[in-house]
Amino acid sequence: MPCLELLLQYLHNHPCKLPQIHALLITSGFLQSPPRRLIPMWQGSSPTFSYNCLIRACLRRRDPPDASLRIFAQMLAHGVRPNRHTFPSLFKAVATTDSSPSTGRSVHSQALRRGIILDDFTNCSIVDFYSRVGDLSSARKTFDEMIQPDLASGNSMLHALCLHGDLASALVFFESMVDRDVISWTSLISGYARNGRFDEAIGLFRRWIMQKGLPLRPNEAMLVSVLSACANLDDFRALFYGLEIHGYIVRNEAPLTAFLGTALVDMYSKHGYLGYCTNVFEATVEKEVCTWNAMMSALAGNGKAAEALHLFDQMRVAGLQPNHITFVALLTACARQKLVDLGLKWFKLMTSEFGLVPLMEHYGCVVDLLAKAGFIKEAIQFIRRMPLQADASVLGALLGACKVHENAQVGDDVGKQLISLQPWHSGRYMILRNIYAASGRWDDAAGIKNAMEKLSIKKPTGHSWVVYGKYGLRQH
DNA sequence: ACTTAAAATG
Repeated sequence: MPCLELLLQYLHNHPCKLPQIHALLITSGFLQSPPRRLIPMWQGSSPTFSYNCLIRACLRRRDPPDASLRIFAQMLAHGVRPNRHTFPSLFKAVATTDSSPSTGRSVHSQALRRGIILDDFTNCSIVDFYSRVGDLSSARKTFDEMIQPDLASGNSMLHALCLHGDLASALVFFESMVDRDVISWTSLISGYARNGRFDEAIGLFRRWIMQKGLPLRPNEAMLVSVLSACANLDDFRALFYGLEIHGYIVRNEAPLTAFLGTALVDMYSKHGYLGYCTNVFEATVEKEVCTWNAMMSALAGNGKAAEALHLFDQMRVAGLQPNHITFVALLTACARQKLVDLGLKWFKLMTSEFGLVPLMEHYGCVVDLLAKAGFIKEAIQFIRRMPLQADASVLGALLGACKVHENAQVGDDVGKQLISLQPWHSGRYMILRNIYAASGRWDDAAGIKNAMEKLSIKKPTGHSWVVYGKYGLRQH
């Protein structure tokens, strides 16, 4: 029998062995207080430490939260005292939206009762827990009650404000922090990027670079956050920033991880540089599902739908499990190619073979697939029969196809529904107006124009990228 | 020895 420390070290590296080691610890009478100590070598080892390791192993195995909680309950039932190392793991386990906030609250009251609430690590994870279950005010309260919050807790609070979309407060909080590190900056930058404020995200990154003093060391998370902002900002300057970051990675001979590779593929894809996508994809060492997804979307979105379908086959040959996003990319590719039967086949297989329940996006893809190929009636039938109430994205796909196929009758109906759903969306008015104009209904077209003026809805100024490619640059 | 904060694909 090895000494307990070696056994727990082994568990740390091979969390899949949790059931066996858990069983061994139980049968050896070690997981109770006082331990029966049937194994003399384990004399002097701490049951608390063992429980902490077991809980940690549940997390590493990505077991559901109640697995960790069951071990914690066993710990309490056997009179073993949790310590400051116990609670952060528990809060991490319950910090998912699919576990009920009340579970975490009771863990919180356990921590309070045991008086280890003065611990920074524990408080940090409590702030994080409340923010992830959407209870911003409890997160704030926990943070405010800390006597001297450390940097990590400050970062956790900053992240909470960003997650909640309250960027104004996040910025105020950030400026008021006494200490800031690369994680604080990354949190704020990704907060702006996630909330669609790409320009400001890049501006913050520039401000970070311009800082004097400490040598700057962007880490992977920082680069990925900035690349994501660069991908989504429709401006050639964003592409140049993205190129510079790529250059930085290459100069530092940093390996292209799945995170970096995915972010770069997406960035080049959104700016229309498909050739670079392929290069980055090939160079990415450990491709994960999302890397393949990004590359499939890049192909589907840049006129290479057939290649996207081929990549899907290769992905399965490589032994990866497609996820929801894979099927969005796949169905988009089928729609572009007007491969109606193939798309419908995959839509069915998505559930029957891959066990994925379609989301609104997938229904939107199928409506697009049918309507784009001219099957407007079938698309309407499909919308009637789908189990979810069609949202604006689904109806938008139908309206777009009505314009292409000059179906004024359906377009009239769908367009009006969409305008009542999204009265601020200028594009919806424009398409309906074009549909009216194309079918000679000038009075109705003028009516739309008047309605827009009355509601002061502005049409965005048009611009064309047709002649020289998106930025007037030579496409690679 | 066990504990905290940031990141990608729709």
